[in-house]
Amino acid sequence: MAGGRVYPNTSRSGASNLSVLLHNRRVPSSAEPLDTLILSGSSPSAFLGSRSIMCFEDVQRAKGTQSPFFRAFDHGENGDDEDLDEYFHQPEKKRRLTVDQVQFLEKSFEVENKLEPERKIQLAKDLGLQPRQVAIWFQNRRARWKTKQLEKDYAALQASYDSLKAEYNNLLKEKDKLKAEVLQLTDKFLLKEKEKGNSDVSDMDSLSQEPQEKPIAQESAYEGEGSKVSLVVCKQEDISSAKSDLFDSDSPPYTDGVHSSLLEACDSSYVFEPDQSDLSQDEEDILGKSMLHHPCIFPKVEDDDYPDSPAANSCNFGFPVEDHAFWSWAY
DNA sequence: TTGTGTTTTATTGCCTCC
DNA sequence: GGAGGCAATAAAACACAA
Repeated sequence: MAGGRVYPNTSRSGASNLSVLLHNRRVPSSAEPLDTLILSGSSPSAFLGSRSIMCFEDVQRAKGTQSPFFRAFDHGENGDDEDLDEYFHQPEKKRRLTVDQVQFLEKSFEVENKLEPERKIQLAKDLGLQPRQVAIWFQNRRARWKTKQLEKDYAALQASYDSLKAEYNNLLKEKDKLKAEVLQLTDKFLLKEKEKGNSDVSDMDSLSQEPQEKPIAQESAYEGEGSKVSLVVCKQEDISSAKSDLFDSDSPPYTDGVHSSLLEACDSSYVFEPDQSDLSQDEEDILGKSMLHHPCIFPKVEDDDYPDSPAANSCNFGFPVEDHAFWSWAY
């Protein structure tokens, strides 16, 4: 026995044996309200109608008053004193509490799920149970409550997860939509550039010797089908002006929800978080570092000779770096 | 009636607190 | 070190389908 704890039920008193006896003498449960049972001082007739155990005093009183139950038991039904002895010497059995007792305990549990010694004694007295039984009931009840609580918490977490997942999926869809749109615009831009290039060939020949004006973009070349579009690197101030040109016009080109995201992304106070789930660990590392140093959504590229440097690629909205051509086009 | 799954009551061993 | 709480578990009681 752990900690030298004494378990009353393991060495029963005579009163407990009587309890067993009464429990085993089963009769249909009484439907009397619990208040009647308790307020009447746990009258013998009340608990005799149950499967519950009884206080020793109750039993004594019951015997003394020769209640119908004891009269039957002593002289009738099962016959003689041998039967009585048999009952007294039966091994301990579990007894279920009556509905009323359980209801009372439940109400008490609702008030306070912990049991102070005084309350335990009082409850035991009221219900005609042993204090330990009351303690055990509360212990088991707490365990059940905990299990239920865990189930509730789990359900809440599940719901929360489902909702987040749905939101995530929506964001993914929106991302794809935006990506497709960027690609479309890029194609448009490249076509335009190509047409422009063809018509300018003759002009270029004639002007080839003249110094060019400061280019909008250092490099903007279309190398034909299937080839990679070279990165267009813009200086930040150029892009900023492009932004204002593009979005500050009287009639904004994009007013729908999709493009408003772009507008939001252009707000310097808005830090766009790319979908890192699509990135490899290396990419994440690079991204993480660059985002740390360049929280701005635009790459702070000072050296145009290193377009593929982490800094140059850091703020690509999670899109391929080619997509930056869009900004050049927009400008 | 019986087999089986679930619920309830009770025990055990360990742990914490005073 | 004793009292009490908790987790794990046993076992009786109960519910219910076949």
